Amino acid sequence: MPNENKTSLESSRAQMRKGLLEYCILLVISRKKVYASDIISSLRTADLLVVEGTMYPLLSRLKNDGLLDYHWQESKSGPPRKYYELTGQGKAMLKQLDLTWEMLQSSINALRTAKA
Amino acid sequence: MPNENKTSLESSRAQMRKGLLEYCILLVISRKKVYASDIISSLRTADLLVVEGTMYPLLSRLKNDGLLDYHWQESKSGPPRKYYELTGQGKAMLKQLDLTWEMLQSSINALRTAKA
DNA sequence: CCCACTACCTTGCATAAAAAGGTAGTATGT
DNA sequence: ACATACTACCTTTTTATGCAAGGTAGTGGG
Repeated sequence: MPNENKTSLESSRAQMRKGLLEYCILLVISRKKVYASDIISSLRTADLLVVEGTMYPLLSRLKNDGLLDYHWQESKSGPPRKYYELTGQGKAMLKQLDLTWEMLQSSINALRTAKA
Repeated sequence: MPNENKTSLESSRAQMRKGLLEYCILLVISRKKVYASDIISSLRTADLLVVEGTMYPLLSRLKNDGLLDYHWQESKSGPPRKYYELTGQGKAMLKQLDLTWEMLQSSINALRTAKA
């Protein structure tokens, strides 16, 4: 079996993205009010693939944790949408995750350069 | 409940680290031959907490995927150790993950600066 | 009035990390 | 030479979570 590697690589990549998903969602929402499909396409643009079955439960969880809030808004075409925004807690959380992200980056980049 | 946030934050942080674990382990092994405890303490230094129950199964999986190989080596004090090193496939994989990491960094940093 | 489209949500499955528990070889102190 | 402590390896069980798939409902066009 020459290339069982491909599977392994893809799953590792997926894992890397997965871990950062929640952070990215908060980032996208922090920029402006958005609804689920907006978030999905923003993340797609950033090469972070997400599907509905992932997004909706995650948004609900963040809402229940008090990090997000939403309000319904009519659409010009189609059913009404849930527009999300960050709560105060959500903003505080995002700040913490920003710090975590910066630390992670420097930790890992340190490991990488130590290699060479 | 004022600070249910802490839990949520810790779990988000853990998730971020988790996703990058496999990549970090390969990075550490690529630098020199190491055994499990070496890897754990290297990662601890880099603020990436890992426990044995996570490390051993993961090393086995990477070995089974053909990314790692090991050989036994006596210790001056205590039982013999399994020293791991990257296989050719492992090195190729690491290169790919390096690319993935770079892309991820720029994607996320793009999202972040777009915020400001 | 029906069909297509969009948006929301839920259920069941697979994966994987973490917690906890277990085995065994080596050294140390008496 | 025996008991204790320590180190290293490994396995089992629990829990979390992303994803695939399936399901409901409101809106507008033909």
